[in-house]
Amino acid sequence: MPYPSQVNRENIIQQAWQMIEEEGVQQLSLNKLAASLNIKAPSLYRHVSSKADLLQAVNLLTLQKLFTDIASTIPADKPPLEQMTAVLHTYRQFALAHPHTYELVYQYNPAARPDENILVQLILPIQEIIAGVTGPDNSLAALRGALALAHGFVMLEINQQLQRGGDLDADYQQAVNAYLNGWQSP
Amino acid sequence: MPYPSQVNRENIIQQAWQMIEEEGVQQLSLNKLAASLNIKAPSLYRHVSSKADLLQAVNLLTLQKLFTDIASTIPADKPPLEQMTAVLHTYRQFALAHPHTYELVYQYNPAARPDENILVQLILPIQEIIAGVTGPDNSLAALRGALALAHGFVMLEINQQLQRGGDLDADYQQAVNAYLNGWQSP
DNA sequence: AACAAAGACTAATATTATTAGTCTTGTGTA
DNA sequence: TACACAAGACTAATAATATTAGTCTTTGTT
Repeated sequence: MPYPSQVNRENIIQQAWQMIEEEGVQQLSLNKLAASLNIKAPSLYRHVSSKADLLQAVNLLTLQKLFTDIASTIPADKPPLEQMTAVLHTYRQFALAHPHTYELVYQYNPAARPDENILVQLILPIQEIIAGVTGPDNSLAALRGALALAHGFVMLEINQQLQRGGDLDADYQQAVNAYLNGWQSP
Repeated sequence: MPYPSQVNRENIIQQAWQMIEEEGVQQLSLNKLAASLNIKAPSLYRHVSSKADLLQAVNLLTLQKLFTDIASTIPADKPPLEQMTAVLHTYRQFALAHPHTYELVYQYNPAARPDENILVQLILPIQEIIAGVTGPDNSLAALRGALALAHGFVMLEINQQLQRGGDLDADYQQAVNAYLNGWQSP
């Protein structure tokens, strides 16, 4: 029965996000995705222009969830240093809770990269916070390093490249403390 | 003309490394790889057991190159802090010079992950150095953070997620300094 | 009432990695 | 020296993949 729309772009993206969340992007084929929506694969192309387009939308969804999470756990009444610590803590928690979808965001695929401007909008509030720690002149550099530290750490964790025992929670906390501390004492 | 071996495993891996280096793993098919060696794709399976097996060997090669590079630029007569700075500098230089092969190492694919024990052997000398900065008790945590910072930074660079201008060389240097500095002053 | 377009479908294609089976050519052993 | 055997190439075939083309039905609009 054509026409009475059985799915829409939003549906498709949500479902794709769920399936990637559960099984990883490698396990997602347009066939499986379509089947789970009770349609056939070619019908997806009425709503998304390509698989890369679909993945880009999925990635945007992931980033929105991530930054919503982060924003909701910033302690507004605490000093910037503590706020930034909370940001980096939540960042890691999110990535570990959603390894498949998180990882997809940073997987090399130019066509699936979310729009630059949207990313900037999401990250600006965090740059504000870190500016309170390092001063405004260094805020961009400090932000970049902080994101790098957090992203790098969780990627190594997710890819199981930190397998030599020890307490990863504690190690992360120590590394974050060292980094933020290092920006304060000249 | 079968038998007189036209290729061997070493050949294949070197060629695959070259092709990935130049065009990225997405552009590498077994067909293209075989053609460039003047054989047909199925013949590859006499030398590698699967594509994942091939990629694992390529990744090992990349890591060996990386750590050889690093080892060769450590200033032996300088204090540990300076040595570690050099390590992280070379790490980034390598990754930026070989984005495709570097990235493949950290791409999610359990089957293509190099052997854990080999990785440990490669990294131990660096842990020695950082132990000179932080003391032996914290050396593992500090090493993890340092790798995370370096890896995270270059991945964001490679994926062009640090596009807001500024001097990335300087930002990286500042972030590294802050991090190492932060481990020294309690 | 007629028509255009939305949205599903089937059928087909090109590219994948991979397997099965065949043929040839060296090599080690009787 | 003869001969089995295995290494290493090949062709042919398969299953899965993303994607395109073309068809048909339903709905909303003129």
